Amino acid sequence: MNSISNLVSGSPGGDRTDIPAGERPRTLAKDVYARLKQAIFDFRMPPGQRYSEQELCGALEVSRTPLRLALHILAHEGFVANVGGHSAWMVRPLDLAYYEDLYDFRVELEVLAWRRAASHPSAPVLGELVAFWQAPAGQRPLEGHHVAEQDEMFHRTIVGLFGNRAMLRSFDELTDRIRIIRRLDFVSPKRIATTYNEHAALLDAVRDGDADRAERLIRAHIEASRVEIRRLTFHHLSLATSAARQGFQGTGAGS
Amino acid sequence: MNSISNLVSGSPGGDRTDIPAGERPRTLAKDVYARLKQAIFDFRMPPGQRYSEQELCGALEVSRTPLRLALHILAHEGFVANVGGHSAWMVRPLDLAYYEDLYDFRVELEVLAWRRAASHPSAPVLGELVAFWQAPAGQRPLEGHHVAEQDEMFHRTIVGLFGNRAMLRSFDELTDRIRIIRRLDFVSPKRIATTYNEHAALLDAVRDGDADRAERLIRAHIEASRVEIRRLTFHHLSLATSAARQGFQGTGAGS
DNA sequence: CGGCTTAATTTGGGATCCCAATATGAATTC
DNA sequence: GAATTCATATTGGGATCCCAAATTAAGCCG
Repeated sequence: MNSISNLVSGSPGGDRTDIPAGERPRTLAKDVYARLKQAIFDFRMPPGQRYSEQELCGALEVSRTPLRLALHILAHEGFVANVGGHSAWMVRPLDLAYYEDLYDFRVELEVLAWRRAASHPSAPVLGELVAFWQAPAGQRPLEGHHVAEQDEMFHRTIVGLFGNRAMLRSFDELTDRIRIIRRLDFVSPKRIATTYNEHAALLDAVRDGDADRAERLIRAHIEASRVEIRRLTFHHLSLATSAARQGFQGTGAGS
Repeated sequence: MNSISNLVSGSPGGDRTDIPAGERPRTLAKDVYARLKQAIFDFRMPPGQRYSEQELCGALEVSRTPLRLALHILAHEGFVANVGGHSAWMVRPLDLAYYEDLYDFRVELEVLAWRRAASHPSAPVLGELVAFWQAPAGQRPLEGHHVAEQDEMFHRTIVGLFGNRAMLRSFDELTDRIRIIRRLDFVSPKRIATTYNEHAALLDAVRDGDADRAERLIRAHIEASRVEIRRLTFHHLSLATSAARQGFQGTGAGS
């Protein structure tokens, strides 16, 4: 039992459901790709830690072929890297300066989308967003993971509706990269409540067609998130890296 | 001898790894990736045409392992796709509407970068750009491919200097996707001359610190390119697709 | 002759094997 | 004791093989 033994979380046994008519190419490689990515985002594969293909095969219970496919795509995207020639794979250590860049970019992308949203005359599809984020305080879901998911959806929806496909694709990549630290933002109830309020205000600005106000709000909103993250990250970062350094084996009996 | 026999061309070595320290282990898979991408951009693999892994192996003179690696990355990026379950690989047919989106996005990205550039006080690195694009009319290189390359470099440099790494990465992807049709823009001497003039004007605006003028110019510049492309593409598109439909075998003796 | 079933072939996903390059650690030397 | 050398284990890249699914072509029946 080692540090990555919990990577097997993926498929819970009987996934032999023969698809009747649904288009589901479901390859092992894609599965592995998704699971690895998830493991990275969940800090179950701490940055900096090294993994050989063999041990990853063992942990994920797949052969090398699909694993390598996933690994190479992940590497191409910059999430992992095999440093030297024949060393091993490692999760790219998260570079705080780079996250500043990501947030800067995100601000500009969203400003664009929100300005367009506010300039748009009708926006019927916003109804669902309004329903969720402007719900009475008593009916608001407060569970961290759920809110985080809805938050991602919220921002993505705007970019998708008022940007275009190219912008959305770029935004999705951006979100992917940020996700690993963004999740740390939805832990305290205070932050969650703030998120509800800020989202509600944004929707109001859009409804009023006030692009300038929308821009101001989205800038402030993302900035608040960024500041929060900046603080949390240092905490989590030290935890994760120190845990990785110790091999993460303090949970049970050693080998 | 079939339509893709000319894929064996050497690698032009254009791999841009963004952030990391330049490690270059030169794997076959990366080579194949670059060569396939190049072949796609050069219309040597017409969109819509189907290719089996086997024939690609033959054409590229590699085994399936590195080929599949490259193919899957290309697929992940959306350049190719294997439609049905076990059909074959095909180059994604270029969707004109999507290119409109790409250009829209590009405009916004560049506007951002150029505005920042104009707002920036000093910009010593612009010297090289000035030297090339504001050179006396007699000393301007006019060869299409070369100008296209320099043009790409021109826009990329600005984004790289005045944007940030995240923006640059996104811009690079954007450029990748646009390249296939953008190349068609640098064929007529008139367009090339126009490009020189517009680039020169942009650099002037930046030197004068006039962000508004820079924005107006870059918008017009990209729009002109877009319009030109829009026209050319229809021409080339019909050529490419009809050629692909006929198997592209009119060059020599039939089978 | 046209629509349907079925057999043969092709295709891509995955598993296994081999190998050169590299890292690791023990033995050796100064 | 510290640096160096060298043998060994490990690692990832690539090649080959197998297989289920899917396409295609042939065959059949109405």
